Amino acid sequence: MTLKKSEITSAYIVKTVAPVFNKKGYFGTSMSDITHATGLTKGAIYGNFKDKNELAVNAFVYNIKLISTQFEKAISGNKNSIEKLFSISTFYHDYYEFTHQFGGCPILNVGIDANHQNAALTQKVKKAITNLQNNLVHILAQGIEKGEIKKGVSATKYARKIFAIIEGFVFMATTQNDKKYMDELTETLTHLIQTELIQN
Amino acid sequence: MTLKKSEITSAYIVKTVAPVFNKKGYFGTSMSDITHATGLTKGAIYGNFKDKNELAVNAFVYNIKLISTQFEKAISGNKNSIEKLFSISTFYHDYYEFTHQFGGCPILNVGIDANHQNAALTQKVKKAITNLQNNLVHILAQGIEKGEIKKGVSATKYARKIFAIIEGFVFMATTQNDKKYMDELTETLTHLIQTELIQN
DNA sequence: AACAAAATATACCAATCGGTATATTTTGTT
DNA sequence: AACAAAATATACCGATTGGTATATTTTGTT
Repeated sequence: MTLKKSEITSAYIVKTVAPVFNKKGYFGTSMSDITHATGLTKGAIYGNFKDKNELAVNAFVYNIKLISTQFEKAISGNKNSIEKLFSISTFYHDYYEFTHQFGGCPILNVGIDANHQNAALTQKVKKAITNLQNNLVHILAQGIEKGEIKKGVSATKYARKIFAIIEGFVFMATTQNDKKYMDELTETLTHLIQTELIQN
Repeated sequence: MTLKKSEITSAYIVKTVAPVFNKKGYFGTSMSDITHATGLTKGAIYGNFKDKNELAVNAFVYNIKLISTQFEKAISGNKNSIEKLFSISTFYHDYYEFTHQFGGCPILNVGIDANHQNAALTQKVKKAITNLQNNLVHILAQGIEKGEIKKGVSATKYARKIFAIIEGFVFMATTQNDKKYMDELTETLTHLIQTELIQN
């Protein structure tokens, strides 16, 4: 056997509680929520995780990996920088429904929830955002290098701008319970790419 | 006497717990947090408020009123629509520091915190956003009417777009702990007004 | 099949949770 | 000053919190 039982159980627990933490937040999620969701007892939970905090961190990491995988799939393949940017635009158009399954955008949820409350989680969100943003930076930098994107454009600045816009629209769609915001996000990104980035 | 004691106490309690709820969230804030912050006992708290939920709602309303007042002050005076839009841009440039005193943007905080957890609060956020957005709609509509803003522009659509962008940058500044995002918000709004709204 | 180790379940802990009943104090009115 | 009403403090409630010690079961190895 290559996988220990505890590793299977740990993975199962994380996968099961990830949407619970994401939906209810750290303080909103109780250990009894966790035992009920998993069908396991405290013995099993605390046998595999040090405490609630470690569980919450693992749950967040799991959610982020889920998103990152899809994100990277979207920008993979033989595409130039502009095509990749449009792929990202498409990815985030469907992002609202994609994340809805597990309780909404983990970056928004944990970013707000953990702020000034949970240092470990705060650090993880910060890093997750940086990682996603860096993907954008690379795409933009390559596009500039290859002459697909205007020379004057700052890759880091536009990565920050694009990411901020994305999170803003996702937030609005979530709180207003209005999927139309995602169409408007696509429109906004398309317009931005065409008028501010593309080298004609 | 025109003001009853209980009214003074109620106002004091709300004002005092508003930043606590805003920072710690609904589940993160305990009744003992509230008694400690106010220096009052549970008797005084529950004598003036039905339960924790009523207190949280009042706290949020208090914070929103604080913001709305400043917002409306920003767009007041003898200004045309474009000037008002730039005033809003300036207002939100300082918004991060302004809200930092009481624990960050209440719209982001409660919007995320209350989602699928607290129906009363969720409704309040939704309405607060709609109200702020409607200010934008009016400004834009008037601008279009007076020929200051391009004819083809949809007032509601751009109000939604501008608000989403604002919240996105505020979120990024908060979670990344990076005030530079607020400069970039101003830049983004300025560019948007000049290239997409102004009628030359 | 026997046995040790790993994993899970049970039973419990003190502390805290939101909330209430009642006692005490403060207040406005006569 | 006396008194009723309003407001606040005290003391308590059952339920739940995160967490642990220990008993039991499941697992892999011989």
